[in-house]
Amino acid sequence: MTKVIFWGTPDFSVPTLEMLHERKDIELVAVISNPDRKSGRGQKVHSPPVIEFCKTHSIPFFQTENINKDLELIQKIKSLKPDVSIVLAFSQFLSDNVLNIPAKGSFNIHTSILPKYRGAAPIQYALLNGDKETGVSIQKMVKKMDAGDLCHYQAVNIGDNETGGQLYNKLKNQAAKSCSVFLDSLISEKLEFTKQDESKVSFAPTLKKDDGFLSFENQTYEQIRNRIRALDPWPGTYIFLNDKRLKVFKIEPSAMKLKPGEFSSQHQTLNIGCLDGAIRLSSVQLEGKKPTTDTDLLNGLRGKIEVRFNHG
RNA sequence: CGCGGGGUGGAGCAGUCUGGUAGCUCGUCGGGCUCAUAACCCGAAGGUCGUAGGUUCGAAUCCUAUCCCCGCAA
Repeated sequence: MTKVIFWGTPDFSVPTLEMLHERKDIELVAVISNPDRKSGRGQKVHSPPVIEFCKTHSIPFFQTENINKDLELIQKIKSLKPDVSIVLAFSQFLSDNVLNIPAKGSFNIHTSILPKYRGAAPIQYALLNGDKETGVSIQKMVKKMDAGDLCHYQAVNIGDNETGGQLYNKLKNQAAKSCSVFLDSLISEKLEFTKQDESKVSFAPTLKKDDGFLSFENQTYEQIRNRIRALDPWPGTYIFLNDKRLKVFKIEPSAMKLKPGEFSSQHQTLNIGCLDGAIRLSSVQLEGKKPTTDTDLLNGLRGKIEVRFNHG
């Protein structure tokens, strides 16, 4: 039996946790996650999805605001004498003295082909850049973020119209599969490590809400299309219309001739010029309303239309 | 008690403050036009105004309760 500690928080971590739970040669000695937090409409307190899974499957778990300062929990982990830590979307950095507790080391599952896209949003960055493939990497963690030696990777194809949400789900399941293959190698002592090529490092920093604010005058159709699908469903892309937030879900090429940044609502459609043509915002959602087509939206607005391409 | 918007013919909305039997832009169906053509003209069908109760001669509109949808935030 290999004693494993699993670190994770969101739903993304759950399939991998489930895989660990089901493997008979693995003993999940503890799962560690973030504390319960208020979230959602109504601000009710919710447990992280990983914790929900632990509760329904009677898996021992701990929640902490900051593992590096939680000396009590660190002692507890040490007493469990784990063989391996597996970290997937935990959202806290681990200091050396936490990383070094497990006898065989701490490993992180990262959703890009490292050294490309180190950081918090590798899935979205692959789409933002129009990449045709990405993947899952597993690295032996070091103090420097996502810079450890690689011991497993699996490429994953990216569809031309794939959204951030779709790729997220695909990689969520692939992470569990890859982790299982990785564990086979680890348990049979066949792991091989490769150093990352530091000359090829790139970063995928955490996305902010503002990253979803669309600009048109300095972007090509393809760049805008990639941004919309990359940030779908989170954080989502938007412009302002009548001083309200207008989410943009789908675009298509517009036959109208517009200068970059120029707006037109003729022919019952929303059209904006970009660097290499014009874009129709065909599927949108006004703040407080349901998603609709641009035509339906304009029908209801009764001609009162004012767009804003900058933050007020 | 986190903040806020909304539920009206198939769609998106107006009307609600200042009660008096329902309107706009589309869509659908029928007809017309045929160099106004990403169109135009004429006509038609289609609504228990989220639900329940109350006030009133009369409620989409006022009062009470309740269900549902959505944006922010986290």
